[in-house]
Amino acid sequence: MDDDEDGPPGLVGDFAGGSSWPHLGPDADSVYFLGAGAESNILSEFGWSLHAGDEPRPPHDERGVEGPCPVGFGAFDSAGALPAGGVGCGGGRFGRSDPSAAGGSVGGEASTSNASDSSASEDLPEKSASSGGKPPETPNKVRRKGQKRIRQPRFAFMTKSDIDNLEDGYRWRKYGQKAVKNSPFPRSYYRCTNSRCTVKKRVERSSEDPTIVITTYEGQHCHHSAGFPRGGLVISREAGLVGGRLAPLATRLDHPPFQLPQEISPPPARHPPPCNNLRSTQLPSTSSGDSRALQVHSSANVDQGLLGDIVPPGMRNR
DNA sequence: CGCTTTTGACCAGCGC
DNA sequence: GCGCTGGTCAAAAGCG
Repeated sequence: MDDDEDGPPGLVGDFAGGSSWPHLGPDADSVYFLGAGAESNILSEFGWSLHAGDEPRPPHDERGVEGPCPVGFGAFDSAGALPAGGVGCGGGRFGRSDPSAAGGSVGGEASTSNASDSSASEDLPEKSASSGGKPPETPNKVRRKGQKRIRQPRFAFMTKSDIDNLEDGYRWRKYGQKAVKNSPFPRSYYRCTNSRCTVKKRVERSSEDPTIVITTYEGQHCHHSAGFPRGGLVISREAGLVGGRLAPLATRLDHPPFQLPQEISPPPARHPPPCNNLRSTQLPSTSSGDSRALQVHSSANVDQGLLGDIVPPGMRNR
């Protein structure tokens, strides 16, 4: 319960962890392009604000959250797989450098079409009654027929931490857990406890580096954080983001490559977007299909950008 | 007592 | 069409 979405540690970006979130059409695969400087935009879209290392955020870690070591950040695409490989605080590499390669790349996914604007938000009602073949008894369990699941923009954070749940100021309720293919670690699904908030969070550990926790947030909070009025997230220019709550992790930031130059304040604090009017931040989708292109060069390479260099396949120019 | 977590089952999307 | 996998539901259990 405890973590919130918006601010976890190493921000990776919205990635499609695993394949999931398929339902986006080709277009939906838009990617977030976070170039140096662009990251902040994206974050803003999600309600986060970046502060150049000014005020340190309150150390609220209720449960001793471990200090995450930001490993990476990026947007996911709908098809990408979790950057299982190469993540690591030190390594700095969030994925492979090859854009096409899945590994470290994080793609951005855009929300689907826009959709978001209205109620749809995610298809919460995935369960409306009737569904094909199943008796009406479990109306809720079934998604409206023909209705596609609409995904909201997602961001993933890779954090080096011993604990899975990083505090981010919001309250979460776990609603599911699944075994992850090719990984000994299960993936947990959380939903914001605010009944009107549709933000979801997915937490899993990297199979390659168990010390890395991959947290994926979907949606945008429409309310203020639950308990930490001012919790903030720290972004390491070199490493990525460090959640405010994750702060304790700071202890781990002593890893050579990490520092805490910047801070991100949790979004909701000021003008939380209406729950049913979530905006999807999306970048113009690069072409189609493979948008998983966002790539994050983590730590080591990120000097220039604060979070990492996430570049869509065709947009890389460097 | 209320809320959260656990866990098995179900459904949809995707690839073959 | 079939099987696999991800995502979600919901009842039961656990906890404060």
